[in-house]
Amino acid sequence: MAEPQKDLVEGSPLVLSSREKELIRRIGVTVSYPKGQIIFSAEEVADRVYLIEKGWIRIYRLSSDGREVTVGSIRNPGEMMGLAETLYHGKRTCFAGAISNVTMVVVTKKDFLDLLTDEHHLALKVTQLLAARMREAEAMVHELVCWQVPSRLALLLLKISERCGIPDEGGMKIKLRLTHEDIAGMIGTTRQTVTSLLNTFKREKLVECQGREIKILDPKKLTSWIVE
Amino acid sequence: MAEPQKDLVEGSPLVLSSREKELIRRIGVTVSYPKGQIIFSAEEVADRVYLIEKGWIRIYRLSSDGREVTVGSIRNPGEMMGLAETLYHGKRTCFAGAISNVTMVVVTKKDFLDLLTDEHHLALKVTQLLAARMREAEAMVHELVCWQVPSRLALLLLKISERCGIPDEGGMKIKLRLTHEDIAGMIGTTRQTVTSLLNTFKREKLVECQGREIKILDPKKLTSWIVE
DNA sequence: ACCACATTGTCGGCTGCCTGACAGTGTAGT
DNA sequence: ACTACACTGTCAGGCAGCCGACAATGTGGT
Repeated sequence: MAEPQKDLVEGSPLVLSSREKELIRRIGVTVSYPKGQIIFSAEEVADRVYLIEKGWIRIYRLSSDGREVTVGSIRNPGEMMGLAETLYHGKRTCFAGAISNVTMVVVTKKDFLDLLTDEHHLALKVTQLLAARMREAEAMVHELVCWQVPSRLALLLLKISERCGIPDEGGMKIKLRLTHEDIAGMIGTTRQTVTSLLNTFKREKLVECQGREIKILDPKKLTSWIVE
Repeated sequence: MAEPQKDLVEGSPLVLSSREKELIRRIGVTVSYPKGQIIFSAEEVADRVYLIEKGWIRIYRLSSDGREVTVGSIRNPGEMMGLAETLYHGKRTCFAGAISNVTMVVVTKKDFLDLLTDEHHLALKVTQLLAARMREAEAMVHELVCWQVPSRLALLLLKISERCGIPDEGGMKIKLRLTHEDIAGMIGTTRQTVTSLLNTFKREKLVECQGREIKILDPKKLTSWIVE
């Protein structure tokens, strides 16, 4: 906690180079979906991968009582999605839903595998990408096991602001328009707990909410809420 | 629950072919470690990957209060280990400790990357391997969020018996000699809870313990303890 | 065979967070 | 502009599982 927060957000970006993206665009088809659209569902055959050009997508599972649990993170523009399921088992285990309007390149499994065979460099990059996500998933497991809810919420806010926040007077603005229920599903808690905790953060002037947009005012103090 | 338990244990095997293992042996060095040995530690430079020939290894993180949290699973003979950290960031985030005496092939990062470049097939296999583990990690997150402790323990026992149990009169014997504390660290609970829950399972004749070995007597009934 | 230490068994008290419930407020659609 | 519905705010009650403590038992090392 005292030491620099270097590894606070583990395994973050690792983006594709523009050349790599171009390779994918060349063999794929560009499509657009409106906000709210479900891109793929659990149990479907995983026969394609996606490169997100614009917008954000949430990867989640459905629990038996209908709760949506965000097991991966939110996928940002420039990231790929649907990799693990397509490369490994062939069937989706997650849902992917568009948080905003999105534009993405769709590539069939076959074409993608062919591309990987031709372009070693890209293949290595994809492997690294999975490795980065692997670390992130392991960190998530650790946090769920060892941390209390307030710490997990604080870290989530910091992560999101780092990855998709835009600077705004006095802080970083998060324009994803997530509901408290969405947030609860990302950190393994309930809607009510998120509501009251966010209000605590507001009272302490760590964050500010207007409508469904959250602005991080004091990331440093927010970090101090992270206790193991 | 009613449907066949096909996907109960997600993302499991996916082993290397003997030809693939041979490729790795050819560029690596075979070494042995005694039970209890730490193979690598967090913060170390991740400049090598391992192929386990014999024995079991546990991948875990250390929480600030000293608890060991098993974030990956246990790595079995035939599996590779240290991949994600070596391929991605370059620094270990986990510890790897030998649960039993182990024999493994050690390969330097450079040699391994060269091999991947020469052997496309192996590169793809490694990618698939990471993809499989990715799924497993996501399943773990889901379980931690949605399931109670008894369900998580039941699933763990089933998983372990499936992966490293050996058939024995009346059930599958697990020879890993895990302590209740070890088990607690794998499912995110405390030692005491594991103790009392295991005793409940014993009383119901689902499992049997002799010394530190656990025998799964009734996997079917154990499955029925898994409730969402 | 012995001893020191690690592991298991058990229990009572405590608490963080979930559950359910309901009122107030925002927001999208017609 | 109005309506229906989705989201936020708040609170009381309950409980799963954590924490600490201690005794009993097992186990590895010499």
